[in-house]
Amino acid sequence: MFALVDCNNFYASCERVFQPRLEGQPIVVLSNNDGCIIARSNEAKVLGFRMGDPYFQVKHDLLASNVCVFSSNYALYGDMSRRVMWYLAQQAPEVEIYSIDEAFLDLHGMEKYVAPLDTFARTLRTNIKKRTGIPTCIGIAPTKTLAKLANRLAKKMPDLGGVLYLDTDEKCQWALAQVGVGDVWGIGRQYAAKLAAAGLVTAADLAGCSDAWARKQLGGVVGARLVQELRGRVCQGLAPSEDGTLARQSISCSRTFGQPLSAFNDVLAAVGAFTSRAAEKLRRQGDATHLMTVYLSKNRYGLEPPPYSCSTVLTLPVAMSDTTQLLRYARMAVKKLWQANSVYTKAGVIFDGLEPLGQTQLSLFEPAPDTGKRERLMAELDALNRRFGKNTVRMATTLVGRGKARAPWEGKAQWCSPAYTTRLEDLLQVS
DNA sequence: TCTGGGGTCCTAGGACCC
DNA sequence: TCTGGGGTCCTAGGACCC
Repeated sequence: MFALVDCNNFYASCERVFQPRLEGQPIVVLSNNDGCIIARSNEAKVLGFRMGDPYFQVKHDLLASNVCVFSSNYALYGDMSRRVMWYLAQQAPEVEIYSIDEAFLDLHGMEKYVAPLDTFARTLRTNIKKRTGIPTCIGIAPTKTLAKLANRLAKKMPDLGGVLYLDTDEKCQWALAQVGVGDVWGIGRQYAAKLAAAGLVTAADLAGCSDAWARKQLGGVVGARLVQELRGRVCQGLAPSEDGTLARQSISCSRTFGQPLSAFNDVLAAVGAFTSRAAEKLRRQGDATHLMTVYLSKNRYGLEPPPYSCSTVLTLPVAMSDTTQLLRYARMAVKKLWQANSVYTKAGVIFDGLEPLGQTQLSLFEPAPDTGKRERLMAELDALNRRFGKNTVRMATTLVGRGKARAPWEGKAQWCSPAYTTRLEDLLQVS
């Protein structure tokens, strides 16, 4: 059996933990740059605010409905997530952290020790709430896809008390009939439209279609697996990892600028900052990269025709993880992509072709005798930034001007709550 | 004025190799 | 005239997830 533990309205719940007066109030959380709505409390959902709504379009409605608006506060959400995940890891032998607010547990063999599983899940829920303040729902079923589906029903049907255990075929059949085909894990907008056209309405209908048909219509083997999993046949286990954290195959950092930029040095500073950030993530994962993609984007919403973005892929002579080295290539990439008289709104950096640091192959043509020195320097830099806060030490290229509080590419975050759990100055004060 | 960010997997086609 | 078969690697594009 697999369990899916999913935090309810996670970002909104995190804000509520530190401002209990928000309980029962509609809340929305905005994306980077206060661009669009990316999270909502139930109350805000009922009011009709949708995922992805641009803030400037719904600003007045939010105000009129008295909705609490927050900028996203990843320092807070990330830390709360770690607390929830840490607790889960204590309670089950195998945990896969699937996203910031969801985890799969492998419960095979646990029936003997904690039976029945739904009682176990209820205790888990209660304890997570008690320890972190975060409400959750839990679905348990023979496959991950069915556990997802069970979780969805546990959320939707308050009578279930936040837990649904699909332990028999009958229950599975019942659950499949309750869920629309578009709400199945792995069925997005395009596939949902296709399925509707073919007359398939519920998850049960989808579970009943042939493998060949699923394979043909739903993206090959992925579709076939999906249907199998709905029927209860396990096609995917937990993703392997040492500590529940997935090792990424690509690492990226991108941002929409706070304002459109047309000066080369401003864009270069942005790309440099994103490169540094991505390199930190790379080293934290213990990897080095072979392939670096840099892209620059223009406004997609104006009158100008596409293309809206241009990119370049650099094949690095050796796998590297050193910020100073990577910044050199970032500069080359921006130079290559740069078009004078263009106005850019966004940029990004992607690292692919990752391999473990320290076990990188030496290039025949570019020996790197000082690799050890570089690695030590980067380790020091990461340690300083961990200890004293992000960007305490950084590369000069990522700065523009002098003494400016904010770089021109940095976005707005007008309604950011304090980093209660990760910054001493932001500790909650009780008076 | 203002429209997010970070991932995954699969397929198909072309270049190239033996 | 005849015009293989099997494999890899790379890229682009398309779908999906949170």
